[in-house]
Amino acid sequence: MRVMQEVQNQIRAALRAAVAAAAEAAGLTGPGPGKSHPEAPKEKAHGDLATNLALVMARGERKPPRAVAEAILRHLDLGGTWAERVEVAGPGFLNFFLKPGWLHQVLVAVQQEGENYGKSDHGQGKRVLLEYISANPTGPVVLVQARAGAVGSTLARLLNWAGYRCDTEFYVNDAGNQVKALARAVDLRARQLAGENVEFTGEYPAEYVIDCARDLLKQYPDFLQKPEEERLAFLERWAPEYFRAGQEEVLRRYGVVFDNWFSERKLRESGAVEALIQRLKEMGEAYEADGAVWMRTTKYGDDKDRVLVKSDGEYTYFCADAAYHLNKYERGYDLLINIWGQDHHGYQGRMKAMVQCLGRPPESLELLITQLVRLVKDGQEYKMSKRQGNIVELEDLLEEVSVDAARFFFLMRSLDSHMDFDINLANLASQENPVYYVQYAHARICSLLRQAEEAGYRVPDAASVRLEVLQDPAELDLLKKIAELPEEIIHAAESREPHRIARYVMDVAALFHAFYNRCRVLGAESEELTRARLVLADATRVVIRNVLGLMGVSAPERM
RNA sequence: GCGCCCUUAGCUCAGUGGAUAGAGCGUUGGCCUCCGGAGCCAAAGGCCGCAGGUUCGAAUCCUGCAGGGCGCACCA
Repeated sequence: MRVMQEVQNQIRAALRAAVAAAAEAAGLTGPGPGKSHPEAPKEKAHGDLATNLALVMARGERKPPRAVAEAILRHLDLGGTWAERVEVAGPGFLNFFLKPGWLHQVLVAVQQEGENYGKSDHGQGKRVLLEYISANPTGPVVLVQARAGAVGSTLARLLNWAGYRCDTEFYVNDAGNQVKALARAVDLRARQLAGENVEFTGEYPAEYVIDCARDLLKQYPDFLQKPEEERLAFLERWAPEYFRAGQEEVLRRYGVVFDNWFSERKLRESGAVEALIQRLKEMGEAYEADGAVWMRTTKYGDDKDRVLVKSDGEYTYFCADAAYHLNKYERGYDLLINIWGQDHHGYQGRMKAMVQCLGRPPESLELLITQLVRLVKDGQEYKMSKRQGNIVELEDLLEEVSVDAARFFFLMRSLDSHMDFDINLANLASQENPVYYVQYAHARICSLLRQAEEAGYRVPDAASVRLEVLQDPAELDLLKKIAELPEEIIHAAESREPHRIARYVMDVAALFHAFYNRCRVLGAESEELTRARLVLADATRVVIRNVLGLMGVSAPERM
């Protein structure tokens, strides 16, 4: 049950009726409550809900906003709503003050729904495929992909909680030239390790290729006995899988698990790429020129047409990607979301054009761009010198900070901010670290509930408690925040902004700590107050646990 | 040269058309006979990069400029 929404809907309905009535009596013609949702104002003096309806209507009515507000107010019937009174304020806002008690029913809802509190059917089961990370299987998972991992896995959960059916996928580029180059590099390193005097060609200079070759020889001691052609053919399969498996492993430790790993090689082998090219030619969306096959992406706003098949007969990456995205659509997804690093943002135009060449609307593909991450330690940019090439791996990050801290920190920032990741702050387990601040609130509640149990209390059935005794401002503020969770999740999912949920749970923790400091639970002024506060504390526990669960951060019962 | 992102408190960042611009860190001052002080309360600190424009109203939308990041392949 979305208590908040129910209250809003009541008031919207009352407003709609009032505008209609005012239209007859006072000559208002306006559209009524369309865009102007009643929202909780920042300032408490402005009521529990406020709408700018009159300000929005004023222009069309050619009347001062306050006059419009007065006209609506005269015809407003609040019967059957939670609103107690309403006033016109400021430039023409309508501020609603709700009956105490509307908030209390949220505690019943939280208790009933428990670990499901916050879910809704808002998305109506629309099918979404979220593709993220999709690191090349030629190396480890790096820092910016760690950011995408935290954001992607949380966004997927948010979408599912908001009533979408969202699957996640990792696209593995285990075909094409880079795989051949990788195979050559691994083979060369293996020969070097075996003592052969071969000169390094410069392909894939990173140390992890040497590690890979070492593991290869360990697993296949006779490897170098085979002829080169056979070795390379083998490595073109083995090496990408080696790295892919490594990526899967570290990502699992990091709390990122995919519904599906999609192989480009298998896609090519299925003939889907060839079929796509044929189809595009027949549709007139592709043509041959200069010995190559081109997609007519300029037709849909791209700067230039893009090559699908190079003059040497090889498919481009873009070509396989087109076949891949067509495949996504054919699997029945209504909406495709891809999270990319900023270094790929230049591909947005051609991707948008591509889906249109495939006959799909451009808005059926959403591209989210994460900005880059800078690691900062002791106030300076931190470069891990462990490896050649100065790449920072997810693995390295997890040696510096916990999974909880890493995920929480990435999730605090909006996707498009260029973020500094402060290792010192993330590691502060004993100071004002946002991760611990929230986790501490959870552990504190669990501790409270344990002590309550020892004192002979169990968390009572919310419906059997006089919740109206919760009247302290600290209690009401906390209740209000708890009531907002379902809307907050919908908002975060719809705007693709998981960071909202991190901010939200920090607010919940702060309000709980304030409440806890101000109001005694065990040994309150009355028995029924203790019982009501136990319900409130337990509801807070559920909310924090649910949100941290969405974020992939643990909610410890003791710290 | 073209395109995308960013510019808000000392630092790291929220806030995308509303009322007095927020949080964390840092700084300063208070709060434990009592449910976890990993906490709470309070204070100081801002021409929201600059200049125009739209609007009853702009940090938010539009235009221009400046600074920073990242891209502009028959690479992946």
